[in-house]
Amino acid sequence: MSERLSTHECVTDLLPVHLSGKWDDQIVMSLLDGPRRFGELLTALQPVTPKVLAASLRAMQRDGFVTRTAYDEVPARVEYELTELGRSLLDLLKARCAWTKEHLADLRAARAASDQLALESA
Amino acid sequence: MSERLSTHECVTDLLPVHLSGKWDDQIVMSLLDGPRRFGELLTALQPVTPKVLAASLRAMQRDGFVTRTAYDEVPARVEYELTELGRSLLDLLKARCAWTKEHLADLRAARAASDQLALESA
DNA sequence: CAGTATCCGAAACGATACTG
DNA sequence: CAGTATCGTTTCGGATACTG
Repeated sequence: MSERLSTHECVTDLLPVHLSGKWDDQIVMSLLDGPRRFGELLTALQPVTPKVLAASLRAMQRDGFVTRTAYDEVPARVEYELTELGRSLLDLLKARCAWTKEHLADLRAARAASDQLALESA
Repeated sequence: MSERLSTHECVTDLLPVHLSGKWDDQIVMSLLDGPRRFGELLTALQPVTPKVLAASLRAMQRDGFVTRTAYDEVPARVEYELTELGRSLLDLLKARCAWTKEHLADLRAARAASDQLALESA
C-alpha cells in the first residue's frame, strides 16, 4: 500500500475536480486532436442532446478546461479547444484506463459473483 | 501528449468504474486501515445518512470493492473491509490527488477568471 | 447496532421545438 | 450553425422515523 494519504488533506480538500458528468470524458477525448465545432461534438458524442452538451461545455469552460471561440461569420461558427489544463486531464483518463485494464478480470469476476447471488436469492 | 488513446477502446469500454458517488472516496479512505463497522463509518463520514451509506456500501460490495461480514451477536455487529480490488482503488485516488496538487494553482486561477467575468457581466 | 421505509427536494439527463 | 426554452423523467442525496 506504500505511503498513506491523509483523508482530510487529500480526499476532502484535494479532489475538487468533478469531471463526473456523463459526457465529460468523451469531450476531452474528442478535443485531443484539436479544436472542434459544437456540431462536430454533437454528432461525435451521440446520443448527447444539444442542451446537455452546451451545459457540459459551459462548465468545462468555467473550470478552465476548454476555450470557446466564436467567429463572426454567417452561418455562425464556434470552436471549442482544450486548454493546457484541459489537456492535462488526459493523465487522469490514462490512470483510470490503466487501472481498469489491470483489474478488468477481477471486476468481471466480482460482478459475476454478485449476479449469481442475486439470482439464487430470487 | 505522448501516446494516444482510442476513444472507443478506452473511454467507452475501459472506464466502467464509477466510484462517482459522493462518499465513495471517503469510504475507501476510511477502510484503508482495516475493517470498520457500519456505525463507525456513519460517524466518520459525517454528515452522511444511514440510507445513503448503506446504498454506497451495497454498491461497492456488488462491485467487489468491499466485503460485508455479519457477526451473530447481540447487539448486531457488521464489519466492512476492503478487498484486494478495493485497496487497488487507492491508485486512482492517488492519481487524482497528484493531478490536483500539480494543477491546483491553474484551477484556482481559472475559477477566479471565470468569477471575474461573471461579475462584470452582472 | 445496523440497517430499512417513506417522503422530499435538487440535480442530471433527455426529447422536442424554437430562435438569432 | 449554435445554441436556448420548455417540459418530463430519472437518479441522487437528505431528513426523519421505524424495526429486527
